[in-house]
Amino acid sequence: MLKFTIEGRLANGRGRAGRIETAHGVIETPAFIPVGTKATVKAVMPESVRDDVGAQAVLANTYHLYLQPGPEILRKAGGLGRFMNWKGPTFTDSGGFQAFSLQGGMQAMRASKFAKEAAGTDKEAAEDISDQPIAAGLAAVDDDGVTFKSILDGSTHRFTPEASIDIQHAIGADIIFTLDECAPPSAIHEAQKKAIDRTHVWAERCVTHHKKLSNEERSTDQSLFGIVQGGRHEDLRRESARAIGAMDFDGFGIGGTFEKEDMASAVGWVCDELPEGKPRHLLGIGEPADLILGIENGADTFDCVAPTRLARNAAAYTSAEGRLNILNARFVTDFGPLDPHCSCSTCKNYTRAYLAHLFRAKEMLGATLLSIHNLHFLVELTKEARKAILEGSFDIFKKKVLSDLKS
RNA sequence: GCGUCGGUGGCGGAGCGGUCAAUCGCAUCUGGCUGUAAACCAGACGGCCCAUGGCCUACGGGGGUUCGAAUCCCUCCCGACGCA
Repeated sequence: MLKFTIEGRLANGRGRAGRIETAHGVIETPAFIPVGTKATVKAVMPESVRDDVGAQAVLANTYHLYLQPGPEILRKAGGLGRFMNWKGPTFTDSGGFQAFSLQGGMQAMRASKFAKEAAGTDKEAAEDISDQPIAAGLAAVDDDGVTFKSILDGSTHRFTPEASIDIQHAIGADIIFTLDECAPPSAIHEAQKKAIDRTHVWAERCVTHHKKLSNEERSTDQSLFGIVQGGRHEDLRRESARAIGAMDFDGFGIGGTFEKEDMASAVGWVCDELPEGKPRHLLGIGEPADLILGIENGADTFDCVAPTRLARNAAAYTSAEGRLNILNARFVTDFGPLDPHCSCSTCKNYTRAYLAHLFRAKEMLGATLLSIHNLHFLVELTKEARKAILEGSFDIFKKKVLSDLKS
């Protein structure tokens, strides 16, 4: 079981700096945790994730590893960390998010965003849109769990809360999450209420099952985090945080998919309600500005696919020029570093022109170099935030970072 | 020199009398990606305009047939192959 110590706090009573001690090492928080869905941070060597990126932990996915290579392989390998040669702490997400995304949730989210923009300020039209049922895709949720279709071969699989915990024990990450139901951000109050009720029942079942397995295995190495849901509704967010906060968890996940403007407030409400002495992981967030807002509102750790996905798609974060698309024509002859203020190995050793060439030539090194940079960028940002919290200069830090990011 | 096949937008390559400013792929340009069905997806891609429409210039060059030609005919130029 992990140990969490708070080392510094923000004046707002929410944000903090701390340390999470796991069986496989320490995570100094706030911290950005790179995503390695299928036991690999895409395009980056684990050694590089540690040495070039400076990451303290990685997060993999239960659904994806369950389908391939299967939990027994992970167990036989000696667990996720051994399997992928990652020597530090590891996390696994429960598969709850896939119940959402494989239903077509992400598409529905985008579609509703579009429709809402089209509807403009017409509130009724917007409500109508958010009330539309999501077309069933590769997953379906019921009171007892989630039925998935494999994205690999179409075969049908079932995740109950217990099954998710079973698999996560086989995978063996230091920090594991409860199976939750993630509703789209546009979901109306009633739908979000249903989702949190279900999530709470499942959370309790996960706690029970996790304890049972831990006893059987006579191991307390794995820590279970309960996930808070509730969308953008303050009453539901607080209700969910109180319910989950009262259960016997080692830490908490803050779930949901957020509209840009909802995230910070939702995190704030949740962190007000959660017990203070346990770590909080903000699932799936975020981009540079979101990390700052998440930290300010009380989240300790973060994971997000954006830095690696963006990198593979030729986009790079920069400290003073916003997000760059390295495929833009102007970079072909730009022999400067990607980000002159960045200390990562990509920025120290390679030019924009070279990166542009790699992407144009479809050479995979391009994805690797940009992934290292983007991950380093976010990891470094959280490290600086930690330093600022400990030094009492977070407000100045925040102001500077947000204004630099905008330009 | 004779014969055959061919010359289409940056490239490859469809179309073979009207619905063609011309399918498609590549390249190019620009967007978008937040617990990874994503090394992906989307849009633009002859020029101009009083722009859910209109006008010009275009399918090797020139000429013709036709109400109408990238599509048919003649001729020239160029290419590949075959025979001399």
